[in-house]
Order: sequence, then C-alpha cells, then structure tokens
Amino acid sequence: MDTTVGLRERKKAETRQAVHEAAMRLTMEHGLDNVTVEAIADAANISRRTFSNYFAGKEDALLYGEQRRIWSLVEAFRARPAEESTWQALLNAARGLYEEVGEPNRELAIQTRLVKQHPSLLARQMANHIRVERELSRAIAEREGLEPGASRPRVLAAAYLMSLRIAANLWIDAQPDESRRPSLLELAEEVLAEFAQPFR
Amino acid sequence: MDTTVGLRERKKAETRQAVHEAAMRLTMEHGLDNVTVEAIADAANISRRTFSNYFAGKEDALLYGEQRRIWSLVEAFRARPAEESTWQALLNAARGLYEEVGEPNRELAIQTRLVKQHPSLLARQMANHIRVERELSRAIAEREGLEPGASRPRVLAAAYLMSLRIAANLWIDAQPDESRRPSLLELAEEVLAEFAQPFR
DNA sequence: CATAATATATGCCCACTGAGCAACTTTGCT
DNA sequence: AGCAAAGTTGCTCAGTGGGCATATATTATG
Repeated sequence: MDTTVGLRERKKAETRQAVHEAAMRLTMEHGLDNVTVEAIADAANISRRTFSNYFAGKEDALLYGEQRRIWSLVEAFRARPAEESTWQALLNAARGLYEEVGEPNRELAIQTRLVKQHPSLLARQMANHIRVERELSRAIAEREGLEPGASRPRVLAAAYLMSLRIAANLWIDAQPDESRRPSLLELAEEVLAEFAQPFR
Repeated sequence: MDTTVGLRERKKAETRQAVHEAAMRLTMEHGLDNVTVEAIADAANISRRTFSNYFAGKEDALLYGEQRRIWSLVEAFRARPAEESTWQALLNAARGLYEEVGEPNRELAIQTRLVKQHPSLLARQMANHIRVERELSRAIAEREGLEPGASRPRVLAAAYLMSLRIAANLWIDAQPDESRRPSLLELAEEVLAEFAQPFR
C-alpha cells in the first residue's frame, strides 16, 4: 500500500475524534461533573479500558480539539517563509489559524467557557500550553539561530501564546449585547500589538 | 479576645503548613508517585479525610509553598506607593519577594524541579498562576483606574507573571558548572527588561 | 461561667478512576 | 497464507474525592 497513513492510524484518529465529540456532547448535556469516563466510552463505542489508551481522563478528551488547534500553530509557524521576521511569522500563523477555523466558532466558544468554569480543565489546558510553548520556543530558536537555552525564544513563545489566550478570554467576556462584538482575530491582533510596545 | 487571629485560624495555618512539609519530605524521599495521600496525612498526624479538608490532592499540598509565594506578589504590588509606575511597582514587588526569600533557596529549587518533571504538578501550578493573574489584573486595573474588562491590565499581569516563571526556569536550567551562575533576581530582571522592549 | 452556636476532625462509606496483566482480535508485512 | 506487531477488552485493585453523620474543639453570648 502507498497510502500515506495506514488503516490503523486512520482508525485511531477517527476513534480519538469520536471520543472527543462524545465527551463534548455529554458534557454539554449533563455538565462535566455528571459525566463519567464510562459514559463517554459507551457513547463512543469503546470500553472504559480502551478510553485510557486514548486519553488520560475526560478532561483531556474534552480538550482534544483545543490541543490540536494550538499545536497546529507551531507547524504553521515553521512553515512561514524565512523572509518574515519571527514576530511577523507568528502573527501570520495565528491569522491563518483563525481564518481556517472560521469566526463564528461554536465549539471554540463552548470550550473556552468550559475551561473558565472548571479548574480541572484549566489545569490540563495550561499544562498543554506549556508543552506547546517549549516546542515553539525551540522552533523560534532554530529560526533565529540561537541556542535553545537562550531567553529570547522563551520570551517570544510565551508572550505569543499568552496573547492568544488573553484574546480568547476577552472574546468570551465581551458581552453579546454590545452593538459591535469584536472578532477573535481583531482582539488577538490588538493584544499582540500591545505586546509589541514597550511597557511604561 | 482581640488577638488579630483566633486560635482556630492559627491552628489551621499550622496544620496546613505541617501537611505541606510532610508532603515535601515524603516526596523527596520516595518520589511523588510512591506517596499516597494517606501517607502524607499520617505523617502530618491527621486523618485521610481531614487531608481533603485542607487540600484537593497531594499536588496542592506540595505546591502550597509556591502558591503562597505567588499570591504574596499581589499583596506586595498593592502595597507599593502610588507614585511608582505600574511596571515599576511590579518590579519592586518581585525584588522584595526575592530578597525576602533569599537566594540560595533550596525549597524553591526543589519545587521548581519537581514541577518540571510531573505534568500533574505543572497543571495545578499553572491553574493557580491563572487565578493569581486574574487577581493581579484586577489590582492593576484599580491602580490605573481602568475598567476590569480592559485588555491592558490583563496583558501586564500576564506578562509579569510569565516573566517570573521564565526566570525560574532559566535559573533551574542554568548548569551549576558554569563559572558564574546567575542569581534568580538577575534573571528575572533580565527577562522583565526584555519584555519592556518592543518585539521586532 | 455556663451554655448555645459554630467550625473543625474523623470515621464510614461508595462511586469513580488509572493502570497492570493476560487473553483475544485486528492490521500490516512478506 | 501465516506470522509479527499493534490495538482492544475484561478483570482486578489500590487510591481517591467527597457526602453524610457524629464527636470534639473553639468562639460567642447571656
């Protein structure tokens, strides 16, 4: 066979996605605290034991979508042309993601709200954030030809991811009754711009 | 009685501290994975059930010291004179903490290393970081007379805490074989300064 | 000071969880 | 086809969080 990915991998990816969606649906229906791992596994047609092979807990299953989104940023950044400055490349990576995701993103909004309400979700999400930050820091160090231990890549990576996080929060907090609700992308650019200016 | 804090509160604080220390000791002896809540409770002379009244899990017990340290920053910031700029006040709050804590801080080093090795600890710590960030953001908004929903306080609070986190990581990563190991305070100032400059 | 009100500690209990193990099934490769 | 590798499942168990009731300690009040 010459399919890029074998049947095995494809099925795994499908199962993972199915579990994620089952977790989302059940959580929205009954609330995170009233959903057991067993219920999610049932809804996804796998055994409780197998669930453990895919995710470490229901929180991870829930956050799977968000995880993929964030990790894709690193990929997108690495794919930016070398002519762009690092910061520009990061900005463009974010733009690409937001355009691809589409603005009126229901799932993103729901997930962000969920994370805000449940400390256990917040914890897992931030832990993942840090892992992404490390990887992004490495990517930045490579692009700029710095040692991986330098401080600048870390600062850039952290500042960037943080900006996106803050933008998402601002977006969620924005009251829908305001006449003009800012788009997520606009907010992100605003926050990123604020970062690019010196603090006084 | 007019003692500022009653016996009740003092005892609670003592117990909390005792549990924290027991958790630290046992973890250093046997490794986090080989320590049960029951063992910690025993070592601190309380029942397993009572442990739950103090901490949500062994991770929280372990991170108690770090938590107090970070929360104290908010207090310190609020106590800075109004003449200082916000950023200056934040810097001085950090200086105060680091001076108070003292440089060759064994516990801080151990905790930072532990967090680096155990994702569950990392998750909890970051979740707490976010809570502190919210509170600090509120404090900044008050000081600058901004609405709590504005973006600038959030950006400042996040950038500040992130700087301290990065500094701690740089500090831990610094090889002790280097002739001159930078102090934590120096690293923090360096990172904070990097933030105060525009990104290119 | 006595006693009521309140907060804390503990024991008992149970549903949920993560993971090791071994048997079994599916997929990939030749 | 046939074997090896990877994935799935059931069984099991120690560990965990938390509700509830009870006992005990602290604080407030008359």
